[in-house]
Amino acid sequence: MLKKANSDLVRRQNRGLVLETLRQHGALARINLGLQTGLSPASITSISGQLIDEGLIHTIEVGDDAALQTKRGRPQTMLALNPQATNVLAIAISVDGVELVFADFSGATREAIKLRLDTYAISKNDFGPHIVHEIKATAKKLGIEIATVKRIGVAVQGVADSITGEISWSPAFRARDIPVVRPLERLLGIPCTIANNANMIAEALISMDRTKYGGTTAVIFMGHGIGLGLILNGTVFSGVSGRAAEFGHMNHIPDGPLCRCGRFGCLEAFSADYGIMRMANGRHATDFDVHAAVQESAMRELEQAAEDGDKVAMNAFARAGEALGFGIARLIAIINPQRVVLAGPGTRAYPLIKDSIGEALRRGIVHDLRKNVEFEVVSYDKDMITTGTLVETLRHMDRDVFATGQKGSIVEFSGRKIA
Amino acid sequence: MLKKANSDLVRRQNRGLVLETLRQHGALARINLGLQTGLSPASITSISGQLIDEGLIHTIEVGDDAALQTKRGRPQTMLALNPQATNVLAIAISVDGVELVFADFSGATREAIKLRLDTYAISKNDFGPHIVHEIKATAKKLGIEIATVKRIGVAVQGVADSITGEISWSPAFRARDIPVVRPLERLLGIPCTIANNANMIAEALISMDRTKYGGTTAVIFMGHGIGLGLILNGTVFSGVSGRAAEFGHMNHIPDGPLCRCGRFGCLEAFSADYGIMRMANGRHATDFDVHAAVQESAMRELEQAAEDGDKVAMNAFARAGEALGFGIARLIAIINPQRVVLAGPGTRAYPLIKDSIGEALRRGIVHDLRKNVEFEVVSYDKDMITTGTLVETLRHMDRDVFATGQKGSIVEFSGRKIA
DNA sequence: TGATTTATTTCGGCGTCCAAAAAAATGTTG
DNA sequence: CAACATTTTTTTGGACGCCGAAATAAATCA
Repeated sequence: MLKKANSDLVRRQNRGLVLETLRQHGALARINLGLQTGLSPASITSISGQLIDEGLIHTIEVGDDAALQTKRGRPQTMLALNPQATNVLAIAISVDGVELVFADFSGATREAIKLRLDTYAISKNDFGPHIVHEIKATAKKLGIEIATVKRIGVAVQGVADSITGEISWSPAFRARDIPVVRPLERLLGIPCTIANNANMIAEALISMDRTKYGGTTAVIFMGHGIGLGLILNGTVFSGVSGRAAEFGHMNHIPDGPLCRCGRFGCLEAFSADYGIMRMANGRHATDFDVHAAVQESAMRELEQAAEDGDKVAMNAFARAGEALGFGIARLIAIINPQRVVLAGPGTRAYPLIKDSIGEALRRGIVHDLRKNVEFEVVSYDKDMITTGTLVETLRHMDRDVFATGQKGSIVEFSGRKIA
Repeated sequence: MLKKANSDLVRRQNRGLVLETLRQHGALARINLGLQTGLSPASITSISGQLIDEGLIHTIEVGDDAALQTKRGRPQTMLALNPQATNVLAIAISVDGVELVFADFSGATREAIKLRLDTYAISKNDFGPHIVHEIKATAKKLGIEIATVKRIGVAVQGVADSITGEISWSPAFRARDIPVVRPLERLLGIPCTIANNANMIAEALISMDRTKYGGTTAVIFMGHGIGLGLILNGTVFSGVSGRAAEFGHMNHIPDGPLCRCGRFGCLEAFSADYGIMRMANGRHATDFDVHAAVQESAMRELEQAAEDGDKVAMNAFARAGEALGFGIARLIAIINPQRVVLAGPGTRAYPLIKDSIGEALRRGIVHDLRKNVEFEVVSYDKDMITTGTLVETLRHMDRDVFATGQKGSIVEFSGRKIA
């Protein structure tokens, strides 16, 4: 259903467009901003004037940029996002710990710090206050005024429910249904959202190359678990509750090996690190602790063994690839993405699983569909998660907060308006 | 990325909104149109005035509508879509034949007719000219001037590629990659689109009850094959090529029974009518013709046998339900819909497969996800496909053709503009 | 008949975009 | 070095669309 449009919508949309364009291209002269956005020079003057007055963007001196200076005519004055317009905070929670990244409005990292925090042991209701304490202490130490942080984005390994703002389940915690958004908003007074880390990797990819990843792309995260971020029509799909994808717990073989989730035959039970390790050790479901974290060193040894021709190790990786291949085949049957991206530390073993993925795809999906899908393995960088979280958080500032041009202190908290 | 907004956008969007509101609610007085759309009475007067001038809507006499007449005050003048603004044509292609439905702009069916056409035998390049011939003959017979038809929507059982406008594969044809959109547009001069029939059922459901189906819903069509229509964020998702879902050919068990598509273990090979029939007959993959159409009478007999307690028949349905249940579980793991709807003639046997679907879901997906999904079986009506096609076609007229208010004869052909 | 009620239209104002003209700032050239 | 050329930015005036308020229209009620 369409929505009512009026001049308010026009202003909001064009202001947002200008901010997003500056975010994507970096500093631009008004004339180029006009060319990029399609808006007339007159409109650009008007809009940028307002944004400058509000302190959201500013003109910057280009020093001795030779390329520009040698032209005749009135010189361009470059506009850029004003870093001081606001600060935001990205929090990434995984089995490796909790990472805080403070960034300014331009997206530049002000400080990034890793907290040592035994999340696994912490109780459900202690996590919120604890992390708030850590944030305050860290901000103080770094000299960042907490009141300048206007939004927080949390990315978590596992299942995050964006409606309740809780971590439904995560390998980083023994507890379940851990409130995150509520305590952060209440104790810090800053709007907060939570999302799955595979989705945040997808956000990072879109921001890196919109033409490549902007259509329909499935981003598969391989590591301690198997995650999925779906980009549909250029936008990360997070379903209704934000708990879109439990791809790792998609069944592969009914009554297959035991999974961490307690059921049998999930994709993860074959293809996550513990599934591979178990298969290599030849152990049965019952006498292998699926909850114990697999050490990276142990995985590296196993990879080396497989590379050296160890048949058992090779078979473990082959089975992992087969399960993943069938999982991808099923995914293709449902949403037919243009592109499938593999990311995460698990891709280190890609050469070992490549062939069995391909074979499973051949068996699992019709050629007509398969041929249109591009595969890609991206070299994984842990920063992708925080980058994606920042991208998402800043886009929200661009579109939904600053684009309105509302003066005053109306701030949105999880959908509720608070003065 | 946002798009430039200007007064043109405002006008288009609000005109479209008025048309869509009249389409959904039927006749409305200006005052109620204002309340529904959120537009002011002044704007409604202005917009409706233009739409009346253009012949897209008209005022209608309410005769002796008692409820309205007994009020004081100036009486309301009801506005409604003008049926004569345009005609459209929906074409539904299935193994049962080809159905043509001519409708006016109000969505009312002017004529519906079923063509007897041996689609299975027809060659790839003969179908287009043939169907055009039939359309012309039928229109002539029905007294419909073909020039008044401004858009054609085609729904097909099988895989339709909306980019190329071809039927990639369909059980109704022996041939593959059958051009449809191109010949219809060229020979009739009318813009045309093609889609999958499960998606069109999804469109029909949305138009019936937007609150119920408008979020994230998976519509599973059961019949000669298994189809899927996905509603994501209130909109039917058709992927990039329109070939979103090949749900029936999602692998269930690697190396399982032979499927029509030539591979082994597809969901369809268990749960489509031929899969059930094969299982009941106890035959192996190799000596059962998967391409032969299963007669409805034979299916009804089998259903009766299962209801009467025949163990073999009951088992065949149970296996069908199990495969379907795992398929749904996998679907839930990927997109986590709020609602799963089963439709199509195959749902006749729902009582026979219900329990095994439930059991498979229990084994195939975590409780946390499963508990949030609502299941529903809709009583299937063949008209749903043409209804959905008309809904989709008319929405396009509302939003993209008439909303612009462009006079003249600019008509859009598959994205290309032709004078 | 006049008061009351409700629906619709008219009018003037406002916000936004935009084309065209003007201004600004610099390079080029005789 | 002054006039001209070129490019960017700003200003101006007009158009379009929405909206609030007032006016008008068309009925019922008393």
